[in-house]
Amino acid sequence: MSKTSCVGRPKGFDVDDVLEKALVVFWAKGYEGASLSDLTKAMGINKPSLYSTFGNKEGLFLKAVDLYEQRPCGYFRPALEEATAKAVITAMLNGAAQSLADHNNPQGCMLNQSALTGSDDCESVKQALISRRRNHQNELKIRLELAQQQGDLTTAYSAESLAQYLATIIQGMTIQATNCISAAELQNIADLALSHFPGLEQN
Amino acid sequence: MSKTSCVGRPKGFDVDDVLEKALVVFWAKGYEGASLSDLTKAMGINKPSLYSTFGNKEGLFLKAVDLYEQRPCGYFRPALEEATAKAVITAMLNGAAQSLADHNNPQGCMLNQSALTGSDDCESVKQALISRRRNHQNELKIRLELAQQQGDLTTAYSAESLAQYLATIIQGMTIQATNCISAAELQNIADLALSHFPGLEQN
DNA sequence: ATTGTTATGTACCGATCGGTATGGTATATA
DNA sequence: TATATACCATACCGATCGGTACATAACAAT
Repeated sequence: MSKTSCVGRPKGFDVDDVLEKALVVFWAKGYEGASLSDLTKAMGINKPSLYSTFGNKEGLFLKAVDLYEQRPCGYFRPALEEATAKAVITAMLNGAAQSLADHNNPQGCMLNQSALTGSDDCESVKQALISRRRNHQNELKIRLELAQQQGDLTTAYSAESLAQYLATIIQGMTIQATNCISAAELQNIADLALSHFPGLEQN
Repeated sequence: MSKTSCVGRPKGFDVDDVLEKALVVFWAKGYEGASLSDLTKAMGINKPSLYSTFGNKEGLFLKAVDLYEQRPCGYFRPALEEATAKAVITAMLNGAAQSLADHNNPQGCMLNQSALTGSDDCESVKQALISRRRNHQNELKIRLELAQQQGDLTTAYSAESLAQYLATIIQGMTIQATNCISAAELQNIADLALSHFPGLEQN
């Protein structure tokens, strides 16, 4: 639809471009904390353009979350493709530490912090983020199950438990990251977690 | 309780009572997500009563946080007074798991989730919560330093690192708790963390 | 009973919220 | 050039936001 718009006046802005600007605002202020005027100012467009392109505030937010999962949070999927359970978990923890310490981005993790609470109006957004978190955790579980089948991860604990445990640590790191801690501290947490991760303790 | 109010018309409500009602609203919806009408409805009072008693919304919130730290989050301080590092950490993790799984309360932890993001207006509240989290972590650090001096905690890691690591895990649990997971799952995370906690692995 | 003081209920304030109607403007097709 | 189509800017919508003015009601002191 956007690419084949050969009839009528063409858009005066690049859709991907302004979406990235919106992402930064939502990331920093959360879903409800980001107002329409915050968004349009950062995106450099007016409200009617925003609504005709993205539907409404919630639609814009969900598209921004899609983009977030591809870009800044991009350590997740490559980590899943590492060869062994240990390499997967290492890549996850180091990726989270580095990503969260990058001061070119807003602090913390968009999936975890942009709609943890809120008014009744944002219930659907809250649920959408919960669902994304669960999906990530489930993908991790599946990868760890595979590792157990391939013999490079202990079966003393269920893959589900281990995935949930790793997700918990990373989510805890995202809260720590909102406290203005240093990159070194974040990496230290990741190192501690890795060196004591259940099933990988033997080093 | 209202011992000094001997002049003028007496209050038609109990201050501690309505504060507890406000606490629940803030806990569930966050600082900005909780509107004045949400609050007054739950508290059963009108806005002028609220303002004359608590100053403004921020003042009410901060008093609610004070109450939160005494009541639902009350596992923290008793845990600090356990005899050994292992007992302290065990009490922390179990206390968090039980407290977060209690469905009589809103989901999650008020200190972590009620102002993680927000509009520019709530910057001071955000900072206040960051400061409370850091204080808790610091109290824990001091307790672990003592344990190191008393010889019941390894000095292979700094007390600061270990305190930060434990805080991270508990904060991660608070996010997990907003995902409607079961009490058993929460306890399982706590058990895993405890059985693999740096310096306590030997048992 | 009068007076002073404090609390309450109602009605209101300006500002901002998310969202839209409208009218002018720029482009492709014909 | 004529026309249809889509975008842009402005101004506006009802609702709600946090916060307050004001008149009245309930008490203590006198």
